Amino acid sequence: MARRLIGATLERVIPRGEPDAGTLVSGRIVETEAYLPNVDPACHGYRGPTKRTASLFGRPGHAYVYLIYGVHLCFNVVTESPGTGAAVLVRAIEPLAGVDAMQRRRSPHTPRWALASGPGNVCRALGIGRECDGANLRRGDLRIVFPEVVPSRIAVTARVGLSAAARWPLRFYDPASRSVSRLPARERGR
DNA sequence: AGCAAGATTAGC
DNA sequence: CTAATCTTGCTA
Repeated sequence: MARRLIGATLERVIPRGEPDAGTLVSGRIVETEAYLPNVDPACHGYRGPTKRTASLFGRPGHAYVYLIYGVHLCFNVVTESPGTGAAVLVRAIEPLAGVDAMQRRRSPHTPRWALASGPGNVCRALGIGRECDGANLRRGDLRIVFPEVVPSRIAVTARVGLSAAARWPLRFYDPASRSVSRLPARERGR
């Protein structure tokens, strides 16, 4: 699933009451990480459900949004059947629609390609908040649309920032996209 | 009850 | 390199 999400579009229609209400903000997913069921010590579901991970153990195709480091939000797509607890983290998207609205949620000086580079930035740029936790991603304000054409090449590396299962090759990205976070210097700027 | 670490990021 | 500061799990 993490692999299949590369090239898909993540889109949100900003709801009433928020800045830029009614605006479509969207981007092409260029970086994901898989968190596996049952066997993955880095997965939030590894030690069973908690209050925070309720939606992770809910229905596949729904959102799991949580706060990390007490500061940033991370957006995930639940991948397994209810009660299992596994997901894909969306780490970066390349802005498509609503660039001005994204710009306003970041800073006016953030370069376009960097608006949603990094998992915390994805949530900030699209205005994804904790109220999105558990949202159905097939219908509603927040959606994922799969592409007709899949990317020709997808790079696979270890996941970012882990101590447990640190070397498992579960991070996927489009090496042609500048919006990927933490690209090795070797691959940057092509 | 107290504490350390964590799927991060912007700013010294 | 550090602060910011929420949630969880481990130790006492």
